[in-house]
Amino acid sequence: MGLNATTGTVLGFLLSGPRTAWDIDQRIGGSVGHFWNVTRSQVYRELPQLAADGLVRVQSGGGKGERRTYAITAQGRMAFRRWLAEGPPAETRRIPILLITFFGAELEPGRLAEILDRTRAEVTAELDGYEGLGALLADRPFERATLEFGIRYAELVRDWIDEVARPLVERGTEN
Amino acid sequence: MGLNATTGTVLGFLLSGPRTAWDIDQRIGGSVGHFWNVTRSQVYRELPQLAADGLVRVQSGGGKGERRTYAITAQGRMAFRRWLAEGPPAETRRIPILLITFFGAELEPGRLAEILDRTRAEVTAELDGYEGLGALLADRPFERATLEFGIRYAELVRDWIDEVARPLVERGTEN
DNA sequence: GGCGACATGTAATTAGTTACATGATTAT
DNA sequence: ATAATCATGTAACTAATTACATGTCGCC
Repeated sequence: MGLNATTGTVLGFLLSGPRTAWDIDQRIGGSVGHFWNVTRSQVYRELPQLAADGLVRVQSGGGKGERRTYAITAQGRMAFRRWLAEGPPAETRRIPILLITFFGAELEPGRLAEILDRTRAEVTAELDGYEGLGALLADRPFERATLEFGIRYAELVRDWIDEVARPLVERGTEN
Repeated sequence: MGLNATTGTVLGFLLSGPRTAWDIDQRIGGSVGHFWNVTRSQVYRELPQLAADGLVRVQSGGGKGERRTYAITAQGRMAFRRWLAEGPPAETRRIPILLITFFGAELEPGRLAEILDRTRAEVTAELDGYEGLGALLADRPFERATLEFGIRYAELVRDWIDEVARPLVERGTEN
């Protein structure tokens, strides 16, 4: 009955009080979602499953088509802690821009330049989004630490594009 | 008939000549595998599918339980280029150590320290593995660029642990 | 001629995504 | 009251992982 990371995350968002699937999804999107992708469907689907396993219980709204609020159970709390203490699962990396770059020689330089520029724009937008967020997390040091990682990562991508990838393609584009 | 990134990658490794599934898997493991996780099973499974679609053909070993060599077709080459030019798919990030850190307040500090130290060890080992690899890729600038990213990323994780995450937990462990 | 490592392939299972079908609420 | 938005939930599908069943080859 070991949890996986996605299930563990959902459970973790019930620690601070009963919530609906929608609410959990929103909160994930604004926080861990930046580094642990979870879809809305997963949240909606895991919750009844967790209920069946007794880790969560429906606090209100059992009826058909009705808004359901879930609360974590004592057993759920234990399962969460057990999962967390296990340590991180093996990381599976999937960084699309590197895949494209890897095959860069097969692509017209102009197109690769466009793709890199687009990624750069996305990543600087992400950086802007993080702006000022650190202050809000002053009293949540662990969450703040993950934000710090996010900032450093976005900067890494930006700088790698500027210093490594883009210069590689400069020759062929000279626009 | 659009390819996905995993299929595109498999096809990309046939550009340089006919290969077996095993061979493709090995090559992926030593290169793009560092930033685009692909399992052996996927490679074995995609290949017959690609053959059915005419993007690849069995060059030798059609028989049951026999070693099959695949070659890319002209159509396959086109499909690959089309896929590559599309640009990167949406990125889905999954960084386990951040998930654990995010919930760090729920974990005994000593345990979190262990987990961070372990991750640090993994990432420095990764860094060691990259050592000297750059020289081998002198004539493959695009692959070299992805290696450079890998190095910077590993350094980022190491430094983030040293400068941000570990200090956060220092108080509680003082071992 | 048997043991271990290397290699091959498929099947079963689990996880994740996309598409769909409604419901409730709020502003006009 | 009605359109627009927000919210809910499920179903169908696709992708990815894990487990299994064999096979081949080199060597001792």
